[in-house]
Amino acid sequence: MARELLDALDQAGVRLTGPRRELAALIARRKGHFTAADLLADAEQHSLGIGRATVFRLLELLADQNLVERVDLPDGRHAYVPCEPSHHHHLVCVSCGAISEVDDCGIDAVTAEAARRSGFEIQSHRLELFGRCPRCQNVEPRQ
Amino acid sequence: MARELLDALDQAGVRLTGPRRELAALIARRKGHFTAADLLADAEQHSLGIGRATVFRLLELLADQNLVERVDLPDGRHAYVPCEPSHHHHLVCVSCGAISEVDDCGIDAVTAEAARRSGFEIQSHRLELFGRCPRCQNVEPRQ
DNA sequence: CCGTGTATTGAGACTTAGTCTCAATACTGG
DNA sequence: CCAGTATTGAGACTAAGTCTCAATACACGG
Repeated sequence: MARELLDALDQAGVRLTGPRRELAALIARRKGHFTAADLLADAEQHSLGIGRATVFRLLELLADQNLVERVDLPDGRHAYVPCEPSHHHHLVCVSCGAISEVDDCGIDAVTAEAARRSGFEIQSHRLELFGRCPRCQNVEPRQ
Repeated sequence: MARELLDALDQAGVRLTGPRRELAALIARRKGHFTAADLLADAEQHSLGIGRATVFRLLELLADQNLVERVDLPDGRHAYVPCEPSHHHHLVCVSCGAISEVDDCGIDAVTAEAARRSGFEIQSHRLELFGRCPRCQNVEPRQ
């Protein structure tokens, strides 16, 4: 998984540096979403001596490559999710932070309808679904 | 329009103070979305002597009442949109910032399908559509 | 395999967004 | 009109993110 990130970076024509390899490994071993601060904390915990700027720079690179997507949590925080480069949406578990990807399943019809009604020329959209994953439902059913 | 905001605040059982009236008026005369910083700048321009904390506190109140909704712009900034308290979504014009509201038009089917596929129990969702409003399309067609 | 040019780096200053505290003020119900 | 309490502004504080710059380290050509 870290491999994929690095391959894609290589493809994008940027240098494969030490810090980038290390951060890619940290991202790869994360489950679910994480914030820039999480990643920074990981790096510090492993005493990698990676600067804050470098973390933000890599996340921006990965986001440009669609290898990571920005998600806005309901509480307003920004998080990142490693994901497939194709267009899709995310289901975020509000209990444990797990992420599940869903593909379009009909949203295009919704945007087309909205465009028709409003006269807007729609360029992009963002759909985020929040709820509880199957695992968390079992742990603490219907709460 | 400022009236509606103030009535709703009254309804919510909070005091109708000077700063709240003034901010409500400023919000009412805004077109489209605005950030907390915009509102703060408005207040300063009119020499209202309203503190930063007060602005954030009012926005939080209005958001609790669903009189204003938080929108996350594509560039990651947070903005607010005055709107109807019922559930709906926003179309944001990326050129001029104009906002248009759209009601559900089929999104529930999409979330139900996503829930079925993933096993998640979906609690809430957020859909934001970005594009160009009819007016901006005329000014600078198909760019 | 080595030197060189350039992308990338870390440190830390800086900016912006938002929260918190606290004493002073001003609503509102009686 | 008064008292009690919600709300206020100021400003310290924290967190998030950006920017600059000199030092470093990749990767390409020889």
